[in-house]
Amino acid sequence: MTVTLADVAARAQVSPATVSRVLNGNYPVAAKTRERVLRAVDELDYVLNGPASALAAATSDLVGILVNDIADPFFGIMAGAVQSEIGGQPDGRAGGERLAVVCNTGGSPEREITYLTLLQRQRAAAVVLTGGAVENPAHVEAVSAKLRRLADAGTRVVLCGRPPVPGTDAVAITFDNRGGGQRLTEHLIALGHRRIAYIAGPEERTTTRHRLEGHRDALAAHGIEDDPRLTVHGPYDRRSGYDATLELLRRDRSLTAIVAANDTVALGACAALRDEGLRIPDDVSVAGFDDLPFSIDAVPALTTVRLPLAAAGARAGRIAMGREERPPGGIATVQGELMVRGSTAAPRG
Amino acid sequence: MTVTLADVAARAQVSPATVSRVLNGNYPVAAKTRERVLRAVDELDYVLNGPASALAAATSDLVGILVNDIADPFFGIMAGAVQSEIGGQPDGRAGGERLAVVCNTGGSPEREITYLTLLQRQRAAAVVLTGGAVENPAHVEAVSAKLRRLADAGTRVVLCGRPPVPGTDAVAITFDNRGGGQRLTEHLIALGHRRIAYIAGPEERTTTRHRLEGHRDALAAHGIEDDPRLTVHGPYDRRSGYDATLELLRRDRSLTAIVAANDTVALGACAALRDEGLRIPDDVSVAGFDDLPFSIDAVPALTTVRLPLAAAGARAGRIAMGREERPPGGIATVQGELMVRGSTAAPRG
DNA sequence: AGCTACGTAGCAAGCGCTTTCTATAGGGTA
DNA sequence: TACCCTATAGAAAGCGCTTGCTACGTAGCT
Repeated sequence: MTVTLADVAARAQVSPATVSRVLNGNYPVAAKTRERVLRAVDELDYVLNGPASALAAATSDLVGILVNDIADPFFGIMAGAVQSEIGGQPDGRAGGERLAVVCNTGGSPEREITYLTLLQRQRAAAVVLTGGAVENPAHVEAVSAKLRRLADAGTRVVLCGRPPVPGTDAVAITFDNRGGGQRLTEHLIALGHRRIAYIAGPEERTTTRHRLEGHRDALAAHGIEDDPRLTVHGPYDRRSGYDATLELLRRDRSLTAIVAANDTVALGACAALRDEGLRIPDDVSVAGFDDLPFSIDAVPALTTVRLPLAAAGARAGRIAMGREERPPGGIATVQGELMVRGSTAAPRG
Repeated sequence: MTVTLADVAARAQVSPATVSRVLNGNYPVAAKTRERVLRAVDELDYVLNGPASALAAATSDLVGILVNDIADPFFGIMAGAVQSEIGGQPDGRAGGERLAVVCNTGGSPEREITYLTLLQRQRAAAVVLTGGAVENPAHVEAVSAKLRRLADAGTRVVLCGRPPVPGTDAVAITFDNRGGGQRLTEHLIALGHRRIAYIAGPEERTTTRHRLEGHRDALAAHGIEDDPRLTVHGPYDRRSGYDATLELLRRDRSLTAIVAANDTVALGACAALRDEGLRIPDDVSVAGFDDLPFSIDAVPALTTVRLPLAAAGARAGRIAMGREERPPGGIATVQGELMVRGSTAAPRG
């Protein structure tokens, strides 16, 4: 029923081996023969059987990308960049299209492990893990073990925007969340703010912790007491920013600035402030993190830390394809750039 | 080196056939035996070889999702929804995890075909195509042929937010872009606007055309002349909205409203208007389409047409998994809901 | 002319799994 | 007790492809 290599071979009057070689483009085949084969392929509308190739050759052209939430541009941008780099041969030759398998973990450790197993089952050529990691020791160990097995099986593993995993030699491209957080808060301090609230991400995650630590570093460096009542944790979404802001305002109406875990949360914070009749930045300054595309369109435009998501994703993709060398020590830290815009200003005298 | 079914069989003192049956959970296996096998699997840390299974069973657990741009939440939301529905068995039993292969076409017809071929090669269990289609006849025919082949090979094909493809019986869940566009413009007309500019999407695409037709229908229905100088085409991005707005203003400073092809474009339009010193909605009203999450956070909040992206994606996913019946006629049209917000108001008397 | 060597093509052995068909052991029934 | 049926396990034949090795012809060389 379905056309197989053998059918093509018969039609082209060659052996299956030859057809395979024409299709894979390694091994010399005489021009005439190749042409005959290609014509047969065309006439029969033949499409290689991927699983069969993968089995025989013990390789696959699937690349896994783990993300927390595919609907979030933060991950979408990285995933898109990874994907744009995984085509083509490792050595730069054309052909060898690879397919990106995007896995939505929703931030769940269990699903992360499940997906890694599924990718292992598919004998994925490479796996890119994006987003922060959960800091639960049991989970860290589970991930570490999985990544080790994947690497053993020949799958290249790259971490993008994620700290290195101990016990593995997976390449890690990490964002300097701590430094970014620090610069952001320092910017606010320089403007004269002293009562700075912080809406953090979910607890037990590296990204959350690093950004928050940066914030606290800045406060400490300037001798500002870190009032625990001015920090609230929540998920990385708009709603969280909205609710947290209301809560913060309830706790201390005298705050003059709010730093949010990311831009999405910051947008929620802005909405809450407006609903409370507070002006930005006149009454309260707001800052985000990531510099997602929409951040510049907020009114006023959001002060934030720009993360080179596309560049990092592209690099991760290239490393995953063996098209770029692993950075020294297997870890590359990428800096964020402070983008000062209209949402932050000096507090009212 | 890598553990195989045979290794597990040896360790559990059973035949490979039995191990396979335990793992696949069809066919009766005595509880004791099953347990022994499962223990061996665990001890050896065995993971099934996906390609081998796929080859032997002539099925795969890959589901393809074609999107224009994975970094765009419009597609991210749909892809995420599809993905959330493809797990589990067709009949509802647990297990049978499926992997989502997300393919970024970038709106290019060639890449669309390339990806469909790649998915055909993988013998994907199902394919979901999202986003509008290019209206070039040659391409339509090429897609139609591909989809037919896929269907022949047993791949279920579902279109999500995309018109039916002639010559195939792929299920289509389409958005009523025309009706949405019409209601939007009617809303502006009802507010008293007469000089309404339109920033359309790229030409030759169904979505673009349908939305624009809705707009024109509304104008015509109210006897308003459709001034061709008030329509500009461009890609579905912010930049396009910005540039187009500047161009429209240059052509006719007296316009009182701008309808954008989608929310992202609308945001760009807003930015351009602000830069030109025009107030929204006092000087110019602005409306978008899609109601992406950020639209409500625009200032003023964006009037737009809400598309149930997540619901549509989920439904597409279920149909692709055979977990929901195909709608009558194989086509389901989903309505958009007009969301009137602050960015539109009556023109200045 | 005789030999080497290279350029091509074919043979055949798997890759690791699924599944049909067959075999065997109990248990139930007459 | 003899027989049949059911429940469960195994044997073995592929699934469609890749690739190491072998075979062959011809061109280049002495």
